[in-house]
Amino acid sequence: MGRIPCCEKDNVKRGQWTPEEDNKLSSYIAQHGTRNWRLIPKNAGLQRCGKSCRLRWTNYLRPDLKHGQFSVAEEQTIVKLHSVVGNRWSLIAAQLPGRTDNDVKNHWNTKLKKKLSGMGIDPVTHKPFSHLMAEIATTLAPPQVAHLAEAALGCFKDEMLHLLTKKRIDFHLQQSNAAKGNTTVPYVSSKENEKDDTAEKFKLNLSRAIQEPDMLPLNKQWESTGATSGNFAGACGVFPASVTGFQYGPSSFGNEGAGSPWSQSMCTGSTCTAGYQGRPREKLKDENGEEYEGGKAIKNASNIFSTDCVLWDIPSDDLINPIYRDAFNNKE
DNA sequence: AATAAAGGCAACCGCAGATGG
DNA sequence: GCCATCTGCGGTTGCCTTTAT
Repeated sequence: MGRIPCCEKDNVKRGQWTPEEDNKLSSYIAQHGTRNWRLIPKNAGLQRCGKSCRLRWTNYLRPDLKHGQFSVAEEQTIVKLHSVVGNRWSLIAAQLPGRTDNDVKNHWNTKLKKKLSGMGIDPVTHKPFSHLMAEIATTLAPPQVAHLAEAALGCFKDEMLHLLTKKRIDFHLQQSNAAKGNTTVPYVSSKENEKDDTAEKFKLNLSRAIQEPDMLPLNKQWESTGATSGNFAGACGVFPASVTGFQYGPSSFGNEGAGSPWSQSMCTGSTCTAGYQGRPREKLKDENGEEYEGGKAIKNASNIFSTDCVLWDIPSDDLINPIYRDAFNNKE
């Protein structure tokens, strides 16, 4: 005995909406509003489920929606808010006028997550991978560390394998070129060298993070480490040394040019996304050991701001929703 | 030019909270 | 308080487009 379906599944059309259907729905809603979604398709002459109509309206037809590319400022806002509230897409979207939760979610899953991974930052915790490695190393007995570190770095590990495999192929090609007497033109481009350099740095930091658990002090605000070996992102030159406290500054978000850490070259989609999709609403713990629940459990927005394991560099004036603003201002 | 792989996005699914009788 | 229904949300899927080989 489940609950009754929201509509007769046999009689409803599914899949892509046609312009004609869009017109019907838009003009009906313009006249009658959006009360009672179940009745809307029937009254509007649509063979659609009410839920489908609601989705179409909220995610596509609403006149106040923006349809273009996300701006750098919007991306920054998404990343910052995600570091605070996690996958609460509706909360994040509420801070971005004209954007829907679906927009934000899709943009995060297809672009931002990869960009962060490419910068050496875990998109779930928003911490540098090396920092996570150090945390793991301090809390576990040595035999466990390697395995858990591997698991924690699932995305990045795959990328490293990719890079290292490519390096090996490049090496063979270079050797074969050399054997043919072609010694003047290096096979590997400067960008490839950059990648290989990155791979080496990551390898070094990975092993150091495991071997030297106190490399990064815990319970301390992240610092921009510049070229400090402990921070992979810093080692890649992502974060400006002048920045006080770890943050996603314009320098890391605004430059999409050649060699930018934002280029998709750093992380392939399948390897990056698999580990994070379908994340259950598990019990999680913050850095103080306080238990909280992932997913929808947080109902009071102010609670979201009560943990120290998040980034606090969001200017409160940037927050459109007064709930956020108040929570932010009362955080002390 | 053809094909495969990856990316991007719209839409669907199912769960949970809100609401009203 | 209970139940039925509506609504909102986050996760997932599937299809179309773009890019790489």
